[in-house]
Amino acid sequence: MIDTDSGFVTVLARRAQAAGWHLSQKTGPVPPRDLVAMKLNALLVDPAVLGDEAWDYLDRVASMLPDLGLVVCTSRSTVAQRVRGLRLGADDWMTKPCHPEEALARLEAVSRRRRRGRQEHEAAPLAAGELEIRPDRFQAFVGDEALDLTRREFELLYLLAEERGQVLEREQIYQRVWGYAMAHGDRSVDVFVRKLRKKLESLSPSWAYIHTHFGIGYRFDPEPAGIVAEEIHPAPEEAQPVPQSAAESQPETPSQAVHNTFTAG
Amino acid sequence: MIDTDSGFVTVLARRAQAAGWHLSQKTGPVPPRDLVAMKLNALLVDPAVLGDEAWDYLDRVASMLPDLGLVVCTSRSTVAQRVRGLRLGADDWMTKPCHPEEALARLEAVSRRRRRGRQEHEAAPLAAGELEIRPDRFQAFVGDEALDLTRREFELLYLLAEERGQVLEREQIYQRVWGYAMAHGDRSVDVFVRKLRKKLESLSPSWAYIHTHFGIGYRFDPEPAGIVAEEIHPAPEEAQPVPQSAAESQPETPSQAVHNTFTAG
DNA sequence: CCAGCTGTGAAAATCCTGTGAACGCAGGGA
DNA sequence: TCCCTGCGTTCACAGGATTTTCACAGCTGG
Repeated sequence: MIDTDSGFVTVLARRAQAAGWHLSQKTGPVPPRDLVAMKLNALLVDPAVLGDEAWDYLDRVASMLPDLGLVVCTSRSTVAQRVRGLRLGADDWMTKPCHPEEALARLEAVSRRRRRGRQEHEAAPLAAGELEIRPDRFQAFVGDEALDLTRREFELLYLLAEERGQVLEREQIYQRVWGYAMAHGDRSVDVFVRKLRKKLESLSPSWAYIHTHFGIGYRFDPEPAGIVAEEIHPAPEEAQPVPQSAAESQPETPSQAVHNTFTAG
Repeated sequence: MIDTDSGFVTVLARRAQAAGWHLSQKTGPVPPRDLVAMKLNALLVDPAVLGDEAWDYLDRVASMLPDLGLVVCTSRSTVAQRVRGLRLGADDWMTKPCHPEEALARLEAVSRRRRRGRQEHEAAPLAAGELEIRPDRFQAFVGDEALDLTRREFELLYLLAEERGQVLEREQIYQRVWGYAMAHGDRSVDVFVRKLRKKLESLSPSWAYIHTHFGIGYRFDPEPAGIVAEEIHPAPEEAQPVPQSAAESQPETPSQAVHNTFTAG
């Protein structure tokens, strides 16, 4: 909540606490970057506090945190202002004085909507190739061995697996896993895909799971990798002093060739 | 929209149409079952129309269609009523008289959220001739073989196919695919059309898809190519060591002749 | 027959992804 | 409190893939 109207703030805070909410009060604009870290459900803001940059601020918040419930609360406003705010990305616009109970109800409605698209499906284990993805453990298994995924890794894998067969754009992936808009030039998705591939490969080397779509993003689709990793004649110039065990070798298989399977099978 | 206030309804309908919305007007409660079939983005309802069962109706609609944006619009209401409605599942609550522009903005805000969690754009596959264009894969297929399009190629093809039958000017095409104005003398569109034609030809040789309109631009319209590819004397300099089976001939048909079909004046 | 357009092939420029490593931060333990 | 470890983020680089640009040849329309 970003507001300086102490009366309103106090009353609302009391009610919110009574309702079991966690409410954080600010008296000035909070950088969107910090809002991300706060993992809010909704934000109530009085643009009067923001000064000249109110519109700009609303715009930035709405575009950086598309999943945040954004409610504006002004003392007075014109239709044009309200329309502009709502078009900009605000989810609701209230006019003071407003009953705190209604404010809470509107905040609730706004966050409810936010949540709706998401939940419902959690807890559904997914099977893909040799892989079993279990949301109840935040882990993926091959047989009974865990991939030892971190939280982000798991969430990325789960998202991709949920949309199996579909090509997901980086922005979309980032938005849905990280929860806020991807900054231009961010490579996090790529890095995590690499980590996933590495772990997948170590436990399920004969399958290709994550496919790159150049200029777009990634697609999850388990495919027996034998097709590509077939017997290519060993590169002659490569001296291989220690022919390692069959299980761990294939140093010549160009990993790129495996990954860049653009042709959706 | 469920309302009987003809003035409000009329004005709103006009504005909605101007904004390109599809608006359906009802004057009485519509069974939630039917609402499902209508595949609405949002529902605007005046509980006065619903009579005694207003609350019950709102409750049923909200619980049966969790993804529907539900906006209530009353002539007068108490805080308690608004709170109750919002808690019940309504996404917004407006009070008449309200500016139609604001009503639209609120409806828009409500549906916007709904859409966020799901696919940003409609993943409607297009079919054209032997071709199937699938936005979910950013790819086009003939049978089960992919054309192996790059992103730009795909977007160009998709745009043309969306506007099937229409002649699109180069500037227009560039603007919509590249996202910014075309520099004078830029030939990118031509080059990409060539790439598309080449890939289309390789997988679907007996169809002509993209037609040139001299001095204007291009038109997408799948046509069996036999019409134009009539018996032109085989190019003499082309040695044809293996005269292929009768079924598959027309190998030397100058592709250019096929493309420049100025059918539309 | 001319001026202007379009098709073509290839070179040049740009962009994208895989990859390894460094950096910063937070939590746990000593 | 300080150090260690695990994790997520950022960086720079290399190798490719893709896009843009060019020059030229073949059409088009008047």
